[in-house]
Amino acid sequence: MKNKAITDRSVDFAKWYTDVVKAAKLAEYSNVKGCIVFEPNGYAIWEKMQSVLDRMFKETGHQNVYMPMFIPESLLKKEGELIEGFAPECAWVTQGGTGCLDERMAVRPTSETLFSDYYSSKINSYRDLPKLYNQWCSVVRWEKETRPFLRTREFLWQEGHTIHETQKEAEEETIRMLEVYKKFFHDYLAIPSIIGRKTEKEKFAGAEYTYTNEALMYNGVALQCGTSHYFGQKFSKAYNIKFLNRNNQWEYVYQTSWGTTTRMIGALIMVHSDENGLVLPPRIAPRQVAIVPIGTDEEVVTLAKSINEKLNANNIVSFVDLTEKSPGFKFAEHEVNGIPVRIELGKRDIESGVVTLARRDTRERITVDVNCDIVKEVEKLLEDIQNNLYNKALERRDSLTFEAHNIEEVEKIMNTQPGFVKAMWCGDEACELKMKEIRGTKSRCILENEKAIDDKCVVCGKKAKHLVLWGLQY
RNA sequence: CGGGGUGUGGCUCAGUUUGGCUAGAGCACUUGAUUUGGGAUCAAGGGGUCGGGAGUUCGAAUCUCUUCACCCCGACCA
Repeated sequence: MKNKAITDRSVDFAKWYTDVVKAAKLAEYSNVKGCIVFEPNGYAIWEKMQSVLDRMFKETGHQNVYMPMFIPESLLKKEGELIEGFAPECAWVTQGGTGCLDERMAVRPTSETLFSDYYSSKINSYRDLPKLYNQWCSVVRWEKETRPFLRTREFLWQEGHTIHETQKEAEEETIRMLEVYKKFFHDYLAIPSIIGRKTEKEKFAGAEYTYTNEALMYNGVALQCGTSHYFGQKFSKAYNIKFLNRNNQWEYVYQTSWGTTTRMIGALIMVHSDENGLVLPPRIAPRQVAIVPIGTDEEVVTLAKSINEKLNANNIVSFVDLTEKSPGFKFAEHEVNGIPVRIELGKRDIESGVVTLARRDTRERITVDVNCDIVKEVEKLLEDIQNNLYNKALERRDSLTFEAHNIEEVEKIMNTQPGFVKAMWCGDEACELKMKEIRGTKSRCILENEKAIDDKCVVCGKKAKHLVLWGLQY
């Protein structure tokens, strides 16, 4: 049976994307311009992401806090580069109740300023350091064009803000959290992302430097999914975060921040999903197994429930679908929703002593003996699906990663089948801008740990400084 | 911010060019029956100030003006 109106992704990728969002009931457009409603299926993915990341943050010593959502203009302005970067997309509150405010307040676009202001009053001694805080919240950036999960005016995210006694410690923190993101992408989202440093032009407003986690979507466009910034003492000087160091001298703290957003849901769609709807890696799927009894015979339903209990008892999230829909409808629905494994169970199976398992990624069915260790079989299948999705994504990424030695080669790649392009760069912003003229090709990151592929810049031919990963961007 | 497009039951749309009976269809929904191995069938039923405002007219979903919203493609950003 044909799926309901999901566009072919090779024909119109953007349309396909929104079709999947709708078909899988992840989000709905709201009547608030540029904002979406997270529907249960979409929000559940975010909750799962939160729970995994939150655990990883706690394991690396972080604690959660919550800051105000409003930032008085004067506070926001203390550090010059940040306000310059964010002012064009701030939403401002100018009224409270019936009266005008003396000073307008921004709805937070990011919370460096609030954390810095707070820290400045709390830190006295090196003994107070480090402070390793994170907050889960939403932020607002007044975007003009929006797409569900990828760009909305309000989005959910996590922002870590830490302060340290030494530069070394802060720099280590920057890398540590970058690697947490990378690990999360590899182990849970089954996305082989690439990490590296942003160029001066692309770094976060106000940062000394920015590291990024970059993923390649199925259509060859790059998506930035998580950044980690080292601020040095820029904010601590602007916001006066001082401590008495071990030599009894005043010193400014060294600071980091790092964040990732609900955009990751968009990445999951654009990396793994297909014309049959959403595909979710089992380790991030809010519901891993759907059990579909066929018919309403007591024997069938009882067996379905007992399998469900066994799975749940072994930390597999499963459920029995007893809704009054036809089996075919349920098959299609759980498929479009991306549930990794479906168990089909009818009289026919019981008579022949088997249970049918269907996997979402390949849409294959296998039958197992009704007396087998069903928990083990399902665990194995889930593991298989997780690995298969990662390997497929890796293969796709590698097949769309190219090397270029001159600008003509870059043009050719970006104009035929875009992807990641590895090419040398002299470090000059003019050359970066030149690349942007090719369908908006941007530097994704500097690949610090890879060998040079050439000794001259891909654009100007002068001596090259860095190997850079380039790509089109969402 | 430029360019293009769309607003009609919950959803997708027809009807607008050429104003005219009581505004339609499919899907969805409700009830009942029969069904159930890839989006079931039959029957009955509910649901609309045609995005908002102003105007032209005997008469407006349809024409004019105005406004709002959303979508797609570019420039800027997670």
